[in-house]
Amino acid sequence: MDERQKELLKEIVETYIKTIKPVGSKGLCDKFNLSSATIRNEMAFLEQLGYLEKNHVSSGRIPSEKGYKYYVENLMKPKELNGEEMLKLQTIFHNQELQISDTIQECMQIISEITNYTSVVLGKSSKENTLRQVSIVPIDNNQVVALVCTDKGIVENKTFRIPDYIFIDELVKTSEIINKLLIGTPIDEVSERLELEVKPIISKRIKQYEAVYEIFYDAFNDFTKNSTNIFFSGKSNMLKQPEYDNVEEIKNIINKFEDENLVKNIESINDGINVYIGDESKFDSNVTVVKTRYNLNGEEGTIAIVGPKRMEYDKVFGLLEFINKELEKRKNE
Amino acid sequence: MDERQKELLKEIVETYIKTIKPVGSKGLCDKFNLSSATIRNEMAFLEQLGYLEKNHVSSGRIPSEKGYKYYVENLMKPKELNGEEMLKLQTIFHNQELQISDTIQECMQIISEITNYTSVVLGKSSKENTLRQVSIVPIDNNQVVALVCTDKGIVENKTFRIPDYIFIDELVKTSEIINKLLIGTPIDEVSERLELEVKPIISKRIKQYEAVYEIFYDAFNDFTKNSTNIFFSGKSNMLKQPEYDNVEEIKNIINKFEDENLVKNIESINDGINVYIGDESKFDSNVTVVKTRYNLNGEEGTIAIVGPKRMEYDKVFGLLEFINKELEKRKNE
DNA sequence: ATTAGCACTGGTAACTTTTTAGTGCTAAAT
DNA sequence: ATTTAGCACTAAAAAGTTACCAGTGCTAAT
Repeated sequence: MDERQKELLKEIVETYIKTIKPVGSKGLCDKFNLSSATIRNEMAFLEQLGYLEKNHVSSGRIPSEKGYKYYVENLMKPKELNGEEMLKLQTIFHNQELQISDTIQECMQIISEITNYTSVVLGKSSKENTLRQVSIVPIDNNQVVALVCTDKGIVENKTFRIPDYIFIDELVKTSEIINKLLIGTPIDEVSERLELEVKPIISKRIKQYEAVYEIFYDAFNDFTKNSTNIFFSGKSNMLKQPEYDNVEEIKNIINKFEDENLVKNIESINDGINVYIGDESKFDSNVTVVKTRYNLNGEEGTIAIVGPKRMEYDKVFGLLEFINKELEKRKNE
Repeated sequence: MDERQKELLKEIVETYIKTIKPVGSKGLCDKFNLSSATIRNEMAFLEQLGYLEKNHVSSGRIPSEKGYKYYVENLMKPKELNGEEMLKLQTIFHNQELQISDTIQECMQIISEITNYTSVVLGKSSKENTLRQVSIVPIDNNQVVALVCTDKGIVENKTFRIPDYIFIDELVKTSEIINKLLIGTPIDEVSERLELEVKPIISKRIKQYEAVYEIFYDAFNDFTKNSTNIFFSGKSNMLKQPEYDNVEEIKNIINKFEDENLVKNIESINDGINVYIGDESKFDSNVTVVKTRYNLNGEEGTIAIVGPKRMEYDKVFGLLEFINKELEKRKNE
């Protein structure tokens, strides 16, 4: 591919992104000061290389997945946010008052507003969380709340009605034993070690140890179950995209959004910004997912932007780069 | 309306529910041993009364909202669940091990499975909740968890990073004061009384009382904000309904489902089963909402089934009646 | 290497025709 | 007094026409 061909590919991708109409040779004449015939020749060449596609013999060209990929990797230049957008994000990130989860949540909302795509956060993956503390808070004679906290600052509570034959101080005692033995254990290994290490000990000291054990077991189990938090913002932005103009597509994408496993699958541990275009996105062939990891005061997760394959990549990349930079700044504050 | 006309109306409503096609006179001849002409006459009469409608001059009849209503109130007979369905529900309701919220959640899932409609629960309305206890659980020097519990057994937690100049025992002391003064206060009045009654007291005893006050204020505020829990099950069942075969309708109903205020609006305090057909449902003219209150060990809420106006009312009513009965049973256990 | 010219193509939109499933009404039959 | 057969009529849906448009690829000339 020579320089002119690259320019042409870039132009085609970008006009297609804007117009959503197959790009014909005529429209490009002016821009390149060439006749439509020449452009047609070049287009045919780019098609041979697999960067462009045609819907049918006599239609204009649209970028193929390979074409989008080449564009993102080699031709696109991330676009800076405008001042207003920057300001909005900055005030959120540097507001130390906000709880972390709120910061992320508000950030998501802004992302979906300024991109007009859907944003998803996946946070609190339990795998990297270790136990910091478990507490028993009595409410009345029949109820206690079990609090589980992790080193990353996640807290979950679960209420239990306790039968008469269990005494609250037995629960408290057990929680102290757990705290002594298991602090620092990865949260998804806690149940196992609870059985192997804690159960033998409490069996000697506590009468109804089976029932007590069950309560803690349930509390931790609950924690692992709810471990990946999914939060969407701007779900319906997806439906506003003109590619979703027919019933089947809409139903399809909605079902995909509801499919937790599919959504969780977005999570990545790679650093930097990753793009998954079309089929790679696992959602559907019209969708692109762009994502990046975040780590905000120890709470880690993935931010993803889900939009049409025909996405404004420059804007999205500019946005995510900006967010990454702000997060980095905050780390050093 | 004589007996025959009622029978006819019933038949028309039920076949329309099954087929979704305007019902013509011919198809009913066999059932009634009458000629199509006679049936046409009767239909014209029912139309005059407002129970039936026509799409255009020469189409079959469809039930009007008034028609559906008359059907539900006078003609329909709730249909018993089959054994399998009953069993599924019973095992959930009588499993005392399950936490209340899990019971409801599983119940929802079964409802949407056996009806093929969407189910919604609205629970934990803060209005009827009063404060039972607030606790401060320290995590480390910079973080505490504030736990708020209500008399109905709802617990929420919120983590705070606390600045160096606040000491944890000041927070604990304040929580004790709150517990002394405000237990039994309706949860949405707590913030107010916090300012009027608690703030003056702590201002004398605690140095950084403003910051401490803020922390508790935020904790209660959070509680009220999250007070009505909305939980959907089988959202996409709605899209499977053949009335949602065009883009506009689909987008519309999806947006309605996302509109919290609209959904919260379902909540009712009436006893028994209520039906809101078509426009009454506030969702859209094709939708019916059938709902009932539940009270499970003190946790109250509303269960609603959202489906097309052309809903299998007999099945839905049978189902909700069964659930009500089971809930009543459980109360007396 | 570029371009003008031309035959060709598949999709779209608009219009027409045909078919279909129903209606209401009248007059005759029960 | 009901019920029914028969017929003219209707709106919508389906199928068929036609014309047009926005493109293409290829060839021959520049």
